[in-house]
Amino acid sequence: MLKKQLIMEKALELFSEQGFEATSVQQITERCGISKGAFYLSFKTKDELVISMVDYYLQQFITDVDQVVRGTYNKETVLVEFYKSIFQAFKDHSASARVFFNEKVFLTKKELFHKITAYEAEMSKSILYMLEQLYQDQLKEMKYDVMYCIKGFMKSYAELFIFSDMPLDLEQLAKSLAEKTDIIAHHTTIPFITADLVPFIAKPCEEDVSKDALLQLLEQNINHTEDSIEKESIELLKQEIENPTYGKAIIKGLIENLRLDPAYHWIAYVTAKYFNI
Amino acid sequence: MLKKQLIMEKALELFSEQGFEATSVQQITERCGISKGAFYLSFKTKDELVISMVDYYLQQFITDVDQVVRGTYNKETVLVEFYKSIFQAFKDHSASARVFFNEKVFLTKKELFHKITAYEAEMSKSILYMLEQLYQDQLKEMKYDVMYCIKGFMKSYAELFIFSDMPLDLEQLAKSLAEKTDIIAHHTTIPFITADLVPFIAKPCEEDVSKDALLQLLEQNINHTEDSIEKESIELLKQEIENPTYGKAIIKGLIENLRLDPAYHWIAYVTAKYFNI
DNA sequence: TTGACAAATGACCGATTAGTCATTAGTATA
DNA sequence: TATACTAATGACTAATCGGTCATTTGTCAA
Repeated sequence: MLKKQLIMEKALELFSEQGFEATSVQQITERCGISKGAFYLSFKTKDELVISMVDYYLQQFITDVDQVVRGTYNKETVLVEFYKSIFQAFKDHSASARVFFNEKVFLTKKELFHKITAYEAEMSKSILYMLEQLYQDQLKEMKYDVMYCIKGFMKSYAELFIFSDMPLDLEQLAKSLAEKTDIIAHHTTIPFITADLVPFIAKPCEEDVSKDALLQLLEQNINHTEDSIEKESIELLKQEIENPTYGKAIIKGLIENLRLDPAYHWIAYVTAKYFNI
Repeated sequence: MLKKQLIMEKALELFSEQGFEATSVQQITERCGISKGAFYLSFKTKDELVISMVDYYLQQFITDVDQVVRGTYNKETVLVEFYKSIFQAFKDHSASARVFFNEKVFLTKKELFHKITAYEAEMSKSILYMLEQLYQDQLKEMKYDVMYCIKGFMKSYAELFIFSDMPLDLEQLAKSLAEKTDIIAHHTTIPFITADLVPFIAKPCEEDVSKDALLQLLEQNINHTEDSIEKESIELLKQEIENPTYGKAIIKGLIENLRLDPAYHWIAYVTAKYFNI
């Protein structure tokens, strides 16, 4: 488990320096200080490595954002907090941002394309949720346009973090973009992305979390878990899925146990979706 | 010269399908119906091909936008026309957009990184020029932020053209984004990209067109040119640079001769810059 | 110390790569 | 037709790739 992480981190460095195709397995193992054979004990192929990396690096990004969006109840500050968390992440993980937001070689590999598209869709959902909470019925059909503007702001300003390391005032940036978002939300009159267009652009079909997929995810993580509270929480949640017993409060509590540790953010996120919490 | 174009076009197809590193010279020559040796008669290396492609495809994009920006005197419509030309280009050349705006492997090759950065800077200049004409002193230090928003809109909505081929109402999109831009320009109060930040983000130093570089560019093109009017225009402009004789009107006329043919857009653009026209 | 097992190694394999070059085909001039 | 020249070919090379596997190393309990 630790070996996998080591490989993923060193691989990320190399990918962000040279690109995916231009980086050989040999180079990765050299930087890790391990043999080529050892690499293939952790990952079956080079492609499997990159798929794991997408999960490893994007899951945290998605869940962090979602947590801010759903955890900030103050309408005055939620937009600012949203942008702050986004750009803080870009700042802290500029290498992975360089790799996954720019190197779209990945888009030519179908499995990865769907994976990345799915994560992007999750991000879109979080943003839409935020907009719905913030503006409720004021926006109506305009909310998809506002979402696209927000994504555009992210992409445009993220460059500042990805391609240079100058010190930037995150607070000021977040305030500036929050204001711009609010202005657009209030004054826009000409929509482009209308409701009838939405089904076409939200490519990955809106799928709910399937019971089997979730059970499998939990099962996997029980084996890798040693911490007692987390392990117990996962086991209880697993039982709850197979045989519903407890009320919402207990379930939410168990999920919150997991949310405390970044390593379990993704499980918490997916499980909460399953239980509609 | 025609062979070069053939190779660049087929290579673009393959790059947009598979990515740059994943495409072999062999595959390119097979799709062209030529031998491997013939490829190396046109380009010294695979890298030289991609450098030529960046010039070939981005020059036209940049000059098209600049022409719209500087050629539309109606303040009411310039923003709409700007967006229309941008997205029309994305629509017509979605393959090259996929390659050059997404596959940033190129960013790991230093020469290409500087080239692409330089073209992006040209685009920024055109946008800033448009904003200065439109809002003059109203914007002041806010203009850089508005430029970043425009670029964000472009990046965000371009996806619709790059990753799908559904029919989209360009007119409606342009109107929608023009309104958003105008709203931001009028209501924003919190800037982020302040004047003192600008020197740091505009990485490539603001360089004027150098006399020698321009002479070399013209020289190169004389050899590849057969059309009489264009060839004569280029030769006269070359003489004019070395030995100024004519007035602005004649110079502008000669440049306009070149602008009529897309193949000479870039020369026209650069020469106009040199003569401050 | 021994034996059993897992972890780790790196020489090795077939496939593929970018790039070369002796050879051939095609064309224009004399 | 003979000559001279360029355009085009594709077999070839040396290097590198992802991936394998017989072997070695390390770590336990007995």
